[in-house]
Amino acid sequence: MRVAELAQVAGVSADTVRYYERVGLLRPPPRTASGYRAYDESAADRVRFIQGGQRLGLRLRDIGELLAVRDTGVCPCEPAEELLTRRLAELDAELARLAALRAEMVRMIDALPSPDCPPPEPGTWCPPGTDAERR
Amino acid sequence: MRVAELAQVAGVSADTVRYYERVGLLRPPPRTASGYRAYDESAADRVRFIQGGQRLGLRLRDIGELLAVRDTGVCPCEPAEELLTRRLAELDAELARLAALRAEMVRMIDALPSPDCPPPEPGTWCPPGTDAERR
DNA sequence: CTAAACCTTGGAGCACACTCCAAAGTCAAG
DNA sequence: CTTGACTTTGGAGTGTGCTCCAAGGTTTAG
Repeated sequence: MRVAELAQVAGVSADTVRYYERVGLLRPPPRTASGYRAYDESAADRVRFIQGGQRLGLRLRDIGELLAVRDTGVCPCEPAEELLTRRLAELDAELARLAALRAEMVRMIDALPSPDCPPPEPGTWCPPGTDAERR
Repeated sequence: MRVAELAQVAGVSADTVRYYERVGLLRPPPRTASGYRAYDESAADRVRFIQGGQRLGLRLRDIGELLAVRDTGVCPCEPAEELLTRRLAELDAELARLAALRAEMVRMIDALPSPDCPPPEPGTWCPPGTDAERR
């Protein structure tokens, strides 16, 4: 498998594959006589592992750590569990933040009279949250 | 008001104030004889407007457009309403995405045996969503 | 008068995950 | 043998919103 083929089966670009190698997520594959990268199936698996981690919102750095553990022959379940638990907490915080924001936004949109709102009085205005009580 | 003072009352850094000027969110203020920026109260209001927009997740570019409208003396309510409505849709999409992700993550964490999980079999593994059915 | 604390500028750097480039080499089809 | 599609490399650029820097000028307190 050459780089474009790996990229294709894994659903990323060839540039991305090379990028992953640069940052240490993929180990340098063997090369053909002419210097082309020659991947085997495990590389595709590895890229899919990376994609899976990304879908969960893990950063490449974290995924790299999981891969490093896996490369020692040990199951990365334990660090993965910790990462995922931490990420879940982040996710919950983010969900709460967005939900609060959404509520505020709905209030603001409702409060927007649209016709004949007052000319720019300095100090108070449409966007700021502190303005929601205008109207 | 000099730059640090404006920064202080508005809750940002002096660098940030200068940055806003650079990117066109704050108009260049008058200068003292020695070249120091001299702000009046309206600048603080403007920075607060920016902060308000940011809290809602608007990008500086969007906030700049609102400010540009406001600078013409017209109320930016109408463009604001459009922006906010669009942003609300984004927010809803993001909320849905995160909620789905959260559910998947909980399933994955539950499925993690932690003790004695199998050694790295290539092809299937902890992180990928496609692995949730392992075990 | 001096020292500290401010101010000025243009430009670089950060985080993140790519994405694109030019210049050169390689490979397969026709 | 030529053409076109691939490959290689290091390095630069993208977007977002800052943040920090050096080298110099200004202001203020003691």
